[in-house]
Amino acid sequence: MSVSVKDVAAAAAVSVGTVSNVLNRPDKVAPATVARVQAAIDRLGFVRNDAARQLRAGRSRSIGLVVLDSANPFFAEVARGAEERAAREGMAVLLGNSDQTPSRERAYLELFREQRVNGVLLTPTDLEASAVRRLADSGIPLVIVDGELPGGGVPSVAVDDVQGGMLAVAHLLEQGRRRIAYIGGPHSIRQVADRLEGARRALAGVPEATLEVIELDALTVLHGRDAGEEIARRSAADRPDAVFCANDLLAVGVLQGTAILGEVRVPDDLALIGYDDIDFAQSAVVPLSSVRQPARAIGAAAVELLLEALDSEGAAIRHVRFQPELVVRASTGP
Amino acid sequence: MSVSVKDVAAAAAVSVGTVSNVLNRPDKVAPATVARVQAAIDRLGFVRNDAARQLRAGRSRSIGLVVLDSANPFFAEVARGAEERAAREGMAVLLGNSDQTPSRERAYLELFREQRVNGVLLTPTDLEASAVRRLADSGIPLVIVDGELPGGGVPSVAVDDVQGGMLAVAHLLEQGRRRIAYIGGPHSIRQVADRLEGARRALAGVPEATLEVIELDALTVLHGRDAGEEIARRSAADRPDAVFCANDLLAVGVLQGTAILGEVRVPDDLALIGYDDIDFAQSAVVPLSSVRQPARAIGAAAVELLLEALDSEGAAIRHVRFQPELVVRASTGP
DNA sequence: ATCCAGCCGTGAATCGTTTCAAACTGTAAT
DNA sequence: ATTACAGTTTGAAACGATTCACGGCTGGAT
Repeated sequence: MSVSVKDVAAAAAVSVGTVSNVLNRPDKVAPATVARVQAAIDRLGFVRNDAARQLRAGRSRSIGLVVLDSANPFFAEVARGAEERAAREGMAVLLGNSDQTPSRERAYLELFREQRVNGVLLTPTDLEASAVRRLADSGIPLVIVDGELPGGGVPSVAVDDVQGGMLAVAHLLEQGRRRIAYIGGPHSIRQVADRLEGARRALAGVPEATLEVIELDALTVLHGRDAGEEIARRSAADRPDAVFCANDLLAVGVLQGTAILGEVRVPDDLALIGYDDIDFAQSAVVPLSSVRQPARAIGAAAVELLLEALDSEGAAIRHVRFQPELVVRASTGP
Repeated sequence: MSVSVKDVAAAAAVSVGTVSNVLNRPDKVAPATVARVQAAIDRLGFVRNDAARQLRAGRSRSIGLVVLDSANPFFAEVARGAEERAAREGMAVLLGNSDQTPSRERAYLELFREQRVNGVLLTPTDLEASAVRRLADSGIPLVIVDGELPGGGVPSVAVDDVQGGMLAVAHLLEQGRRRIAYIGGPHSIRQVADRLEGARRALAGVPEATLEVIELDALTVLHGRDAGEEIARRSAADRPDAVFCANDLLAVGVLQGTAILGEVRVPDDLALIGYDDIDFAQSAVVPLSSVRQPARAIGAAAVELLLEALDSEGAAIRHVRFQPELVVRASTGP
């Protein structure tokens, strides 16, 4: 059915070993032979069978990536960064979406092991889970994306979420806001918890400022909208004068929720800042202030660390940590 | 290094053939033996090597999917639908992003052939391209997603974009709008051209209505914003009273563009309708009317067709065609 | 002449799983 | 006792690319 090296070898009147050499080390073969084999390859339409190559080589040319939520543009960007970096290495990225569900995460990791992927990039549903630890110990190279495994020993790419939270709230305070609300959740997600911690620290220096924490079940536009409506319905006295959302989807939702009632204006009555700086943030009708994370660079760096781990078996474990960046737009404008 | 069936066989004191049967046809093996082998598998931590299985079976457990733009939420949903359907079959989806570039598309298709994927789901950058035809003839099952290959012979999943265009513009006409603008581009993209054709047909029955066609280079929020600003700057007399955008990203952009100048109000001065009904459409500050495409169902159906093609080699070629659905929200409200 | 070193090319062994004809078991029918 | 038969299990062949020890050849040095 399919054309194999054997067919090519016969057509070019050489041995299979030579065909393989043409494919993998053309410099070891006489130019005339290379040409002849190449011609046969083209003529027969030969395509290398990766399964066989993998079987012999013991590993594949692909990388597994499991993200928390593929519908979130932030993770879409991370995936893109990883994909681009991997492509330069001739590798493909297999994308899995755990939807924050440990069982789905486990299913993907199992699949990736069967596929003998070169390594796995993981945004864990739960950093404490022993499953992650076990995976790390199981011999298949692992890089933690957007987090760091307590206890170390596993390379990771992270952004300083505490710092990001500080930036956001410090900015709100600078704008003269004093009654801050933090909307996010669930707090079991490390990113959510860290950003809150950052908010607390920023507030530490301003005694008269207050922080209200509103915990939601998920970080979606709809959840944000509900929260926004609730805030808009309050009396002016009970209402915060600034809201820091754990991500931009929430912030967009809050924007809508407050707009529906038409009473509360952003930014005059309520300053609003999100997190991630997704493409849509600048496109919102009130352009959204946000804390930018270099999503694409994160993905690329994760692949980079994986490549390092592959090259130098068990060498130094690197941790890359990016700094978040405040992006000020109209939603917190003066 | 890695545990193989041979190791398991030795540990369970059976032959490798029996281990394989336990893995693939447990019913053909005596229950006691199954238990013993299973125990050995668990104890040794055996993980099936997919490369070897593939090599023997001649095909893999994965499906390739190449989309035009993974940053577009519509395609993200399609991918998700495909992924979910494939997962039920124990298959994985390899996602490639062509970014509307034929060369990137080609690179992914080549990769997928090397990986001996079970089949390819493709949103072609160019339906006319002979490369697509060649792929279809090369023995690897192909399903066209969101399109149909002229000349037939390839299963496909499509949505009737002409019908969608008609729905959108007919709705605008019903609202009493007469000076319609269509914003989209490039027209070489089939979807863009078909939606325009639909718009023209809807207008055919209303002689006094006019259609202005504004062609852009890409379907992004930023392109839409520029177009929106341009429209907002016109005098009321030169301005359309309704805009139909080739997708929701554009429509969101137009919404912003017009809002910036503050002169033109949606929907009073300008009715606005988009296409795709992405999640954000209902979340826009002026909730966006749109034409819904069942993105997830499209992805699932594509996998379905692929499975059929795999089961019944060369049986009837099916074409699934979904009907688009008008979703009316405030942006075209009375 | 003889030897050596480089270069090329060879082909059998190998990876781990699946498949399948054949062998083996125990039971039932003759 | 013999045969039939279904239910199990076996073990070797096969999938296709890669690897590597080895042999043939050429040309230059001795």
